[in-house]
Amino acid sequence: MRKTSIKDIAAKAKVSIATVSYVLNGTRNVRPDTRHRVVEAIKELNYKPNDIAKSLKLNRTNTIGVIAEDVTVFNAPEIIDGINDFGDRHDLHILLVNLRLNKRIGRNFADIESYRKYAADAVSELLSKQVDGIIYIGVHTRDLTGLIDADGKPIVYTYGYTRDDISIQYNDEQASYQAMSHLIAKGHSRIAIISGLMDSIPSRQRLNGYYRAITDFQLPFDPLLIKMGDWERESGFRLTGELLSLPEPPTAILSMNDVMVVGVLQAADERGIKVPEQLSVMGFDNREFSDYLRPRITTMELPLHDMGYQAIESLYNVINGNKTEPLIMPECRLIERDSVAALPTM
Amino acid sequence: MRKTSIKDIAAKAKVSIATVSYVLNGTRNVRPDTRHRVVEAIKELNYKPNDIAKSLKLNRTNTIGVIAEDVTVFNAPEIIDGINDFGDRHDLHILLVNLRLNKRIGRNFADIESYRKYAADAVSELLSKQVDGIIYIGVHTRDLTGLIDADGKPIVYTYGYTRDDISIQYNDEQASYQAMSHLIAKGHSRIAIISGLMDSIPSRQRLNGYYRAITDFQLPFDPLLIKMGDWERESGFRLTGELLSLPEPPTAILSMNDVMVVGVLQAADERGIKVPEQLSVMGFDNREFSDYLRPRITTMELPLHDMGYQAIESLYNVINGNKTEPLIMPECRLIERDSVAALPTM
DNA sequence: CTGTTAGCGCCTTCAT
DNA sequence: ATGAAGGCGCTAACAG
Repeated sequence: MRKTSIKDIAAKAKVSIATVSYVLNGTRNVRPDTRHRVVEAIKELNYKPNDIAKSLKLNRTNTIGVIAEDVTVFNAPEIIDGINDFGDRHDLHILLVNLRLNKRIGRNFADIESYRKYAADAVSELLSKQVDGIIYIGVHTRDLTGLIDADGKPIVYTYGYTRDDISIQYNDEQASYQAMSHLIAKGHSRIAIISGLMDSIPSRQRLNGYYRAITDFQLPFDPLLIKMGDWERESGFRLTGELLSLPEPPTAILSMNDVMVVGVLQAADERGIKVPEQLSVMGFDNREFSDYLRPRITTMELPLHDMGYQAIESLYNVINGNKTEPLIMPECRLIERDSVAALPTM
Repeated sequence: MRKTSIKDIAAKAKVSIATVSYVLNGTRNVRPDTRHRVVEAIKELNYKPNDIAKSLKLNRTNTIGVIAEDVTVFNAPEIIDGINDFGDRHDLHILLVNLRLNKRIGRNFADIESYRKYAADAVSELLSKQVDGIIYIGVHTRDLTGLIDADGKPIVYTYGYTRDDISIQYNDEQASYQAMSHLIAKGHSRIAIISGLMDSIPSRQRLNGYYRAITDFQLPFDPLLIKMGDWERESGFRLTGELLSLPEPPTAILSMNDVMVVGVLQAADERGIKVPEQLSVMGFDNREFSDYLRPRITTMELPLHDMGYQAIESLYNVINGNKTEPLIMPECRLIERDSVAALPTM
């Protein structure tokens, strides 16, 4: 048997289908007793409105397409959680497309052509589904200009950006400045930094924060303390080796992610250098494992939830033509644990 | 201006809308030259079919509703990835609902009432959206009977089950049997096990695997070596303390998840007991951090991707009325790292 | 306050 | 091989 529709309700309640629609949406005043009859009929027949029909009519699906470059990457779930948070409050649904980039092309992000087709298919799929807007979640922050043609649909990027579209980022410079401030407050002045890949905006901005802190706090600047890593554990290991071999090694290392911290710890351990007693270490990301390593890692937590929340909030605003002031950029948060020690004042 | 529709194509190609539909779907033979005209028109107008209208007509959305109890829990992303894998191959789309249980109710899963409403809302939302079927991803495996009324829509559970519905699990007993076999092959015979919460099916089944291995390999059975944990790090720590205080302590510990291993390691470290030289340790889950701890943890990897894949595959089969033999239960895989040492043979 | 009706974009039966 | 037309379930003029 067919699913019960507005028509069945109308028949049962002895009203027109228009009236049913009115009580359903509250778009018109309806006499209490007729409303009652309708409500009863709805209950008895266990009626569920058909959003598909509604969407067709209204040309509006209340659905946001979310394209994740890879849901298994650590930033994705928490960003999606933020999207859901806002979505729940505003009756927005989420159509999720997972590009599965890690499994399909590995880390070869430089070659846009290798995944252009996946992205284009995703967009086309979402457009056919008539989503009201699109959110794109990158695996790491980079310029995505020209990857996607959203055909006029509102789109916002997070963990990525283009020249023309809205994108949500967090304040990288502030984050590394804050990390540095923490280290400096603990008495450190020879502070090394291990960066991520330098083609990445976050790496550069965090380096800016580092420079600014050095300047503001009038620390001696030593280029030997600046090391270019690649986000991977091995680079943390190798570069820490170099740092510790310096004639005058640093007393603290700021690593631009927690994964490289694993390498830092290992390098220190192999040289019999105790963390944090002889070497303080800070990371970025507040990955789950930061709390499991020994010592537990002091790190900067990323505002992933907020980024997701803001991404969909911005999208919602442009979809509805709301004029709103720009949202304030989310900031990282210092998570103090055990990998930073105060330097004895001399 | 209105979006271009099938009607515009028909006008431009000087055919009827029916013909356009035919070439779009290949449902009828169309003379090559008319087909050509249609295809050209589609290109020129950059036409994208409207799946909403199609769905309304066909009463089929090619969309699967996925209800995740919490996408930020470690099992969810990889399961979703498996769902996407199959979905991509069969043109199935994913409408994702995130119950956000961790943030909303914490770990209070025993009290179904506290989240029944969230689940009901999710289902109702998906039914209105006319999904063709539903997948429910739990946070941990338990009986969910009576939580959800899917109103006749096909539904399959993973990381959870009900009395009546399809559910996808992996082979827990086999997994712990295999883990035990590995330990035994390395020469261990006094092997302790730290379980998860005992209200959990996986805990019980893994214990079965433990017993079966003990029996099959004719190891002495010592109830003192069986400890009931609660999946959390602290219980791993505390119970390892108890185990190491035994008059005759175990030479190996099998922990039912990697998180408790963190506690195991810590307890051993505090007593100056070297892992794996003096104590071998194995975990479950192959969490990312298992590779970051020192020593790197040997563990059983969960077939999460396969579970997601099988979940949607089963769903797809019931939706399409395919008669198929039941899928074979996915199995865990041993990941050998550095936390297990061979016992010197005496 | 309530009913009638056109039409959203598409598929498909029926006719030619 | 192609076209005409009805209808999926719903909303919103418009009419009364």
